[in-house]
Amino acid sequence: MRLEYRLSERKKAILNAVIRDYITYGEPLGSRTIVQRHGFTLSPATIRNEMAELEEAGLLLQPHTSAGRVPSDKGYRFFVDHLMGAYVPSQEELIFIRRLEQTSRAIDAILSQATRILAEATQSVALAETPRLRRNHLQELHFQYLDPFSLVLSLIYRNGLRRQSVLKLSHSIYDGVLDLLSNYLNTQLRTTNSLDELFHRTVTLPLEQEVQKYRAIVMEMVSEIYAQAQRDERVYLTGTSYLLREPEFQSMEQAYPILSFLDQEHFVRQLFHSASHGVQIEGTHHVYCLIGYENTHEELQHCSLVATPYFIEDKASGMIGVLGPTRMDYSKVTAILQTVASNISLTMSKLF
Amino acid sequence: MRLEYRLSERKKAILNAVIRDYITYGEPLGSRTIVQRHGFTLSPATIRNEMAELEEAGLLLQPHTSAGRVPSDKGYRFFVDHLMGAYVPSQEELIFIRRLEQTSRAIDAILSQATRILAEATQSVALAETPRLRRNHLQELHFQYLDPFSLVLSLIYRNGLRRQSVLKLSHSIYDGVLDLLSNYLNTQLRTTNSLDELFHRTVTLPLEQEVQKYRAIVMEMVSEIYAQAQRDERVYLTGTSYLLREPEFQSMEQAYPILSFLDQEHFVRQLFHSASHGVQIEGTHHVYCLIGYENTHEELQHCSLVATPYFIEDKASGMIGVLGPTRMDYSKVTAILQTVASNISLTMSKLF
DNA sequence: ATTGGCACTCTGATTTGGGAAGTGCTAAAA
DNA sequence: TTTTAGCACTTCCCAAATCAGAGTGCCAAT
Repeated sequence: MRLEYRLSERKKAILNAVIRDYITYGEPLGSRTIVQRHGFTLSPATIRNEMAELEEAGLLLQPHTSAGRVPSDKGYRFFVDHLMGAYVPSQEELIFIRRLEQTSRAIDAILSQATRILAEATQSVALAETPRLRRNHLQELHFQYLDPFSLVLSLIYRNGLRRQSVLKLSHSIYDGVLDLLSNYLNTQLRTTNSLDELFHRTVTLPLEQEVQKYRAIVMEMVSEIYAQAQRDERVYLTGTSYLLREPEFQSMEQAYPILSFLDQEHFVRQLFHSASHGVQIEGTHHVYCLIGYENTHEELQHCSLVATPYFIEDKASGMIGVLGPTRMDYSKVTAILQTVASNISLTMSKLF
Repeated sequence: MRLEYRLSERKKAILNAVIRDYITYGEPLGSRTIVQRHGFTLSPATIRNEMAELEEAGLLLQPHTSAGRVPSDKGYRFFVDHLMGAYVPSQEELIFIRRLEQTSRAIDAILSQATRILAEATQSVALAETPRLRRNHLQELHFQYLDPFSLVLSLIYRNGLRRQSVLKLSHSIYDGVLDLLSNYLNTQLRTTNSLDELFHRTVTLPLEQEVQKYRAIVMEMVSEIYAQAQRDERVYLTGTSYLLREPEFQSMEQAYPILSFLDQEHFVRQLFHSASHGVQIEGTHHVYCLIGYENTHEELQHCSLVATPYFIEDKASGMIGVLGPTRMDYSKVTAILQTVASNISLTMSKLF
């Protein structure tokens, strides 16, 4: 996906100028404006020639014959890969983001607050997923007898994440059997990476001899654990209205498909999945970027996504990201996203 | 809020015709069209005279001098109170709604699924709040010792609702003390209705003699219980994109304020609160309706809300509703909402 | 290699001139 | 007294016409 072009320094400077101005003003850029605003010691005619070549290379576009130039998706890609520098968040922004640490101390509350902060700081749509309870590396299952029909279940993950909950069963279970089953499941875990695998293996493969007679109970336990995890995997999304302020989404034909897409949680999940196949932004710690046509979902052809995982005890646990028009301020968004994500990681790691 | 007018049967018939047609077609109605479509044995001129009077009464509006008539908010109100009959959902609709019962068995999953069904069935925005854990009538707190720093907490509500969770404390606590504090809190509950009251009382009033020395622990327990409840009170909202299909929200000036409003969870909460102060729709079991200007939030001046509580063991526990343009099909929405709500009540009551 | 000059293109805002739809009013009819 | 036909009038909406502005591409001169 990454683009390699041999561009003269001058072409780079011009491309850079066009993209920066377009991001700022949202209007096609003409040769004269470029010269004036960036103090090139060249005439507009020269710029025009250069821009014509940049267009031939597919980095710029002309909305129509007599309009100025606009960056193409490839142009943005080149910009993100080679031209944009690192943005340094202002003191105010840092203070604003840091409000996260002071607030609530539950994973859900942190993510909910984080998306809110992220959306406001970037004036874009912010999205986050809770830790992938079914996919993350699970280390241990721990059960504690409560009454014949209920257990206290503790899930202990490699990244230190722990979930405790009460597990209700329709079969009664005795303390001795519980130990047996607990041992069995934890043995299974040694060759299994995640709840997902444990669940599918239990459902599809025959059980070992020793627990054969408790088949129904094992099934119910695993299914119930899996269902609980699934329920607790949520998506947080906020800031859709910021999208509607952008000039490119003023008409409903443009805005509708996107809002409709975002209204469907499973699409948003897929989005996070595809994000990790995006191109990593240079100089960042796992910040990924998908620009316009790089999005597999057609509805998002005019959007870009910047996303990054947050870490619990240095293990990637879930993702958080920003969705905006392709004409977004990539540099700023990247920096703010990174800051927010590392704040999440920090705050969450403190929980354990 | 309810309107009492002395209207001749003929005026009612005309008003009825105008509103029904406007709901269906979304365009101002002229006298000629009314006569044709509804087979009145009157000339357009007569209809015109009648409509002029209905306009004087504030029930109809004219967008401009030579346009047809459109219902005013008062017109809709009169329609909802006196004219619209009960809608009987079709077999397909009932089957569609009934899918709710088959799916998951956790409160959150039920509400999430219910909003989805409701939004699709009404082609409008659907919203739901989880049971009001802080406000509902709390009957008993039950603690079970787990380890020095954690307890299993059971909240038992009057409506049969039970929440179990693990409560982590920073103070260690011993079994004996736990009994004492548990007794104390449950005694408090006898003169207290809700978690909300319990929390505020604990924070503001001095503690009784007996538990004075455990002040810090009591504080932490109550705060943590309260915080957990707060976190578990969620709002589900889906179907915003349907709103954007309505002709009245084609332009961003119209749509933006509403979407921006809905993006803020606390506003949606307020919305539910104001809903219960709306007018109850005749012939329904607690279905409330707010039309256009009756909404206290300015952003919703062109929207109507129909909302109803769902019941767990016959106790109202939270609300679910539909938001649409004032030009919504009130009769249909009311019927479907009612069906969905009673399905929720049924499904939830089965959980306990 | 760069630039000034110029003809050309396309957009977007504004104006103009009909229909079309629908009203209110008046006077006649029932 | 109520209803209706007739007619003048209002307003919107659409399409066509016009025009200024912005920007281009290309050519010939520097």
